Amino acid sequence: MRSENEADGQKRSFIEEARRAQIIASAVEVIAESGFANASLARIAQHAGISKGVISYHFAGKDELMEQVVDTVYQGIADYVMAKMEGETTANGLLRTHLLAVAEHMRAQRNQLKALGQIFYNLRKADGAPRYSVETNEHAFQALERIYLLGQSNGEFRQFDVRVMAVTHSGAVDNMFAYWVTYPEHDLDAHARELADLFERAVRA
Amino acid sequence: MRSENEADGQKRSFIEEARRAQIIASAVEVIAESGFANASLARIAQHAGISKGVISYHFAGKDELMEQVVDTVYQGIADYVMAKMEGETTANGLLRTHLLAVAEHMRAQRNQLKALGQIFYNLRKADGAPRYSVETNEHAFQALERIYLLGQSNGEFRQFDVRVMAVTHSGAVDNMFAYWVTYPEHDLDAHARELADLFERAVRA
Amino acid sequence: MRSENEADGQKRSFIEEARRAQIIASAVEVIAESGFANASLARIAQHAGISKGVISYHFAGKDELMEQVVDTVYQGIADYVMAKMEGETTANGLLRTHLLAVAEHMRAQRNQLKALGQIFYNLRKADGAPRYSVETNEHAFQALERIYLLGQSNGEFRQFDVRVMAVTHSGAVDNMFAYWVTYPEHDLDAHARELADLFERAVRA
Amino acid sequence: MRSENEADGQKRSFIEEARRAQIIASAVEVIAESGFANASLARIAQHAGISKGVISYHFAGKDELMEQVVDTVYQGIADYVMAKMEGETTANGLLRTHLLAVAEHMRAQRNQLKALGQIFYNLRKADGAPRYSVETNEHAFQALERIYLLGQSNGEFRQFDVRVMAVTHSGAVDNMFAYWVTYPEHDLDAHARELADLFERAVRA
DNA sequence: GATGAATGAGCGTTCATTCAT
DNA sequence: TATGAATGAACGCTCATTCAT
Repeated sequence: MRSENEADGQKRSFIEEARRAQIIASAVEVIAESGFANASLARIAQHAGISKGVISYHFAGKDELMEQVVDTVYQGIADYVMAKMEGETTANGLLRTHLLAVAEHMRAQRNQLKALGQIFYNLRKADGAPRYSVETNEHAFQALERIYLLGQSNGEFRQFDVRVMAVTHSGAVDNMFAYWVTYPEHDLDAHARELADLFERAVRA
Repeated sequence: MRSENEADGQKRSFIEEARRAQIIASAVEVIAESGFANASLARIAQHAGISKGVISYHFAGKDELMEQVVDTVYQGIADYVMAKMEGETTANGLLRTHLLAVAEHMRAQRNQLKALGQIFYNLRKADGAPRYSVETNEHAFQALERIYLLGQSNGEFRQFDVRVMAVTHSGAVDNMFAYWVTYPEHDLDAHARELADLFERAVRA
Repeated sequence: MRSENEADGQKRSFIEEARRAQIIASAVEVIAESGFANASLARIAQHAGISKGVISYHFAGKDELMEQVVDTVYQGIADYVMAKMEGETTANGLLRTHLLAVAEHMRAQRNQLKALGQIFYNLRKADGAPRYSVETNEHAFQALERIYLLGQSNGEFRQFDVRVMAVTHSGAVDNMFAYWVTYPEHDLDAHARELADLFERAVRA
Repeated sequence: MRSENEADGQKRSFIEEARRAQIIASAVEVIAESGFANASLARIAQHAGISKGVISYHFAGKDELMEQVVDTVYQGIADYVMAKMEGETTANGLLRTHLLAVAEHMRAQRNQLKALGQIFYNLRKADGAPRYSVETNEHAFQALERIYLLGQSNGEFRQFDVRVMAVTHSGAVDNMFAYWVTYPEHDLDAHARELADLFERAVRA
């Protein structure tokens, strides 16, 4: 996660941070609503009720803004889910709690996660290569792997490739979200419970 | 699937079809390489070694080209996987064959699948709404559901929500691909076999 | 008026003339319907049910086609009105007959006259200067002037500037047409009779 | 007539208005010089010594710019002619003053009137129908009709169709301008006086 | 004679970015 | 700090024209 300091080490003022947060929030809403390709700085500024130049003033460029959105959203998920998993001791409990907590967070932060996906799939570096990719998930993969390894080492789980399991687990979560976004009446919590059952059976000794 | 006829029922000439195929192939490569947002008609034309106007001549517009790419790639997957599944009778056999066949196809058509994902996530209708979404997968979901329902009815599989299973299965495949694209040395077949084991255990009675 | 020979003196074949006439007729209809700016060769060809290249084959370029349309339409008016004026001897009779005959022709050749106006106001030479202008009317002005001069010399008409009268007369006809095109239920013949009265009073001794 | 406020009620800044006026003036000159079809935004911008994007910045699109040109020119004519007609009481006086004032204005605003005609005859709506047509003149026709009706009611003029007279009067003015544009040495004031005589005789009781 | 394919210039428009105020 | 003005490049698209077949 980015520190709250600027590149030159200067701390940002309170008002500066507020403006940045406002712009990030506006970006989230515009991207979630209209998609990455239609989320021009002009629209983001208009949506925030500010002038276009303000964004350029507070962010080095559009790319930095997008990255800040990603960082902000990621941090929000991590904070929420980590707090929920506190106290769980069994691998199975951690697994189940993770899936349910993620679903809860999705319901509360639908726009944030839609925007996250848009940026994830669209943002490119100057050379055209994707700015984000599966590599970006490495951190998340490892966190999941630790749960699965715990289960394998304490006998809860059978032996399997923990990386494949982590990738699959992660993809299952992403698709649960995508499905719910398209069919909002879909029962997110039931879906999460089904996933917990699914992975519990897939991994148990 | 699109017929090989134009909207007005006129058959396209051989040379016309060849050009369209060439342009579609060029689009696949450019999108796979540089991403949807950087895949301008100018780049696609340049990559194909033709003038920009040729694309406009052969396709009604950029959107039609993109849709043709999607149709072409989808059809390629379906044809390949269907042929492989021919002759399988058990739900478990169908499941396992499906996962392995998809992985084989991925290895052979890497660019096609990268481009497919790019278009899927980025193409928008005039009103800004996504052109494709999870709904587009409905056909694929139902095909998977039929396998799972078969297993449930013949006693191979336990009872579970087949829609959630289909969505998860589909997501697992997508993420297998995404992971392999990022880490090309990743063992795709082993991943597919792990997935087969995973789902086999997750669903068995 | 253009001769029916090509620039190199070769006579055009019958079939060649038929094609040219067909293309000219199609151009008239497309221009009258959609306006000069939207009358691309593609549309004119499509409307005629022929390929775009045919037009380029039969005409040196779009400009020549447009000029042929103008010539054709002008000739049609002249032939019709001249025939009607045959036998009139008084200046006043010529005047009245001219106005009524033009109105009759307008009703019969609405599209031709609409197209004529469109080309007249829009066609430009390579240097951007108008291809047609008031100068093009010189021939028509002089024909009208001869009528007015006849009336002045035989005592029917008072003395006035015959050029101004001819220009005004011509403009009155143009506007009668434009008004009728916009309000098709407008009584064209009554309008022509009013004009005849108007000019009769304006010029009489 | 357009107010000086934007659609959302916000007043435009002084500098904004100055830029808009500059762009409108440049458009008038380019259209008058090169015709509507050759008056691309690129040319208008180049003529004004500004970048192409500036026009898009200050106007919603090319159509809005064209409409602003029309409004501006129309308003100029109306203001000038109205002021001249102030104080005239007889229908004949109003008639004569109108024709002479219009001629004066033409001489001073030649380019504006050329551009007006170009836009009038060429600008099209999205569906291809003309943006302006004789209907647009309805206001002017009615103003002329009021003069003629005044003359008929106070006994100055004979009975005639005031609509035909207004249309003819209007056309006479248009053609006077077109003639003078083509032959700049033509005596515009003499032409206007001839027209005044012409209509005076055409309508008098 | 006629066609469909291809070209390349120019179109209006959008956009991220820069900058004077 | 914040703004509105301006830039210039790139976009998708249309078009008159050329040409091999």
